Amino acid sequence: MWLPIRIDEQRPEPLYHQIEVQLRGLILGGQLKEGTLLPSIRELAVSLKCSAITVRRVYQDLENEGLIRTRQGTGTFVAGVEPVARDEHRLERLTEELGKAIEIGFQLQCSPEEIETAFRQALDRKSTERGGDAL
Amino acid sequence: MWLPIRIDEQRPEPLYHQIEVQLRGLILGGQLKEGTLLPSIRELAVSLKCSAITVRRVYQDLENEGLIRTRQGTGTFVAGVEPVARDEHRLERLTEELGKAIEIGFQLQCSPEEIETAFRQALDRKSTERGGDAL
Amino acid sequence: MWLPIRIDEQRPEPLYHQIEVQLRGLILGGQLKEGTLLPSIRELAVSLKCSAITVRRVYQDLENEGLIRTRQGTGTFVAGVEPVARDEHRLERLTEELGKAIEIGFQLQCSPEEIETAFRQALDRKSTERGGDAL
Amino acid sequence: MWLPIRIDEQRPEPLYHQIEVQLRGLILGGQLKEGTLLPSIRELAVSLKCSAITVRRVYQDLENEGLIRTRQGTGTFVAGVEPVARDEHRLERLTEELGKAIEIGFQLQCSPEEIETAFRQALDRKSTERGGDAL
DNA sequence: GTGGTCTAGACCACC
DNA sequence: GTGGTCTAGACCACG
Repeated sequence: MWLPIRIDEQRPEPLYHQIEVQLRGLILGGQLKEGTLLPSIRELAVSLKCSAITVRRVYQDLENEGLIRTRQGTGTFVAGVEPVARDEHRLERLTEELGKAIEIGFQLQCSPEEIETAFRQALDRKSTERGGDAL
Repeated sequence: MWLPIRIDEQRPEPLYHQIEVQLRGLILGGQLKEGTLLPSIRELAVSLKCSAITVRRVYQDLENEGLIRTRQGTGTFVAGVEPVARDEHRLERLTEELGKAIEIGFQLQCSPEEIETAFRQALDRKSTERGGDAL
Repeated sequence: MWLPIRIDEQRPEPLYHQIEVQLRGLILGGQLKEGTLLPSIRELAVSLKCSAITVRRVYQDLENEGLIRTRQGTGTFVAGVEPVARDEHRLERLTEELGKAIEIGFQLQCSPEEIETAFRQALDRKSTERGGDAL
Repeated sequence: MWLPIRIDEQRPEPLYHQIEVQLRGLILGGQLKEGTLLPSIRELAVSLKCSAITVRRVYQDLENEGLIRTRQGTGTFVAGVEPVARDEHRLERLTEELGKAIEIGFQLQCSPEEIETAFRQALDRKSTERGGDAL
């Protein structure tokens, strides 16, 4: 079992957070279907070259969110996600993040037009970056 | 001397960071002109109900960025910001923040169209919120 | 982990500055190679007999300069310094310091010849002092 | 009575220190002869656009050094300086400053040759700068 | 264990 | 009055 998760040491972001975001994306995005057996904590820790305690935290957080389930002695599985709940979760989260960025723009005295221009620029840039990724 | 800065205890974000963002916004946004005498460290600390050391850190960070200048025994002043540099700085910063939000969207498997929809929603919401602010 | 840093209580110079200068010297001088794990804040504070906050400030300043990198929960590491940048930095810094001293000389109405004589004297003195150091 | 003293607001150096260095230079350099009446504290404060308390400190420090003398109700005068003491003072001070700079060079792992090169460069640069000054 | 933030209060240097 | 440094100790987040 292997997961397409990458850690970027350069970012100031905590390790556990980077992993959570990516694993959550894989589940909410549908790449990992309900019932899929995830790698063990130790396994994933080794493959990500990080501490087991960090992976443990990731699994625990996602279990609290109801995205995965742990069964004693068996392993950790992807839980079922209702498609509707999935879409809600995604859009809510996204709108929240965009809202933060927009607020910063307003604080810098940007007009809504400037913000929209910047948005188009950022979206284009990220789209091409993403297109170039090896998936 | 009084500054329109508000602290939100609820946010997990560090105190000093909240203050920095807002004060930086006031300077880069042009509300505080070059040469303006800022409130003393102790004064601002009292009005924000936080420690003088926290305010000191804010002033020091902004001085390192070249936005303000301090002289012992005299006080802290707004440094000159070249209008061009200001505009560059603003758009650069804004695009960066929007980029972060967009990246999170992609990680959640959102399509560019969904992201754009969310952006319009967030922009509308923040615009009306802002319209209601007392300026 | 131990660092050859000494604090001179007598000097009017701030503690944090003395430590910064010496640690910066160790990194730019090449004694501390890229990736080296520095002593923890608390550890260094004990060994220098100063407050942890003072050491923290040193580490933070050097991180702002890009000389070291810190990760929460992990520790503080020496960042990569490009050899060319290092040499440039060194000579630039040195010339700057010598310039300050020379300017003081001129203000005291010393002739260039007198300054040169004083320089030879100072260089000889420091060279022999240095030769006597335990390295 | 007017003195060729300039204050540079940009420098982090304390005001009183900038003034002291320049006034001391004028006396030790012989531009101000023994017995010369200096401007009053208030006069000098106005012409330098600084606080009278700052000028007071300058006069007091220089009086402690024996370079000037104050006579109640009469004013402040330049004291006599023995030519030998003058030369000693100057060279001692200069050698000390150069020593500091050299020490920094050694800490950066510069060889004596590199230090000498940097010295020549700095001396040339400062000499030409000085040549261009309006005196 | 590590670093990151924050406090309250001291003492100093400067104007 | 101002800013600048330093301490001792608390609490949190991370690995």
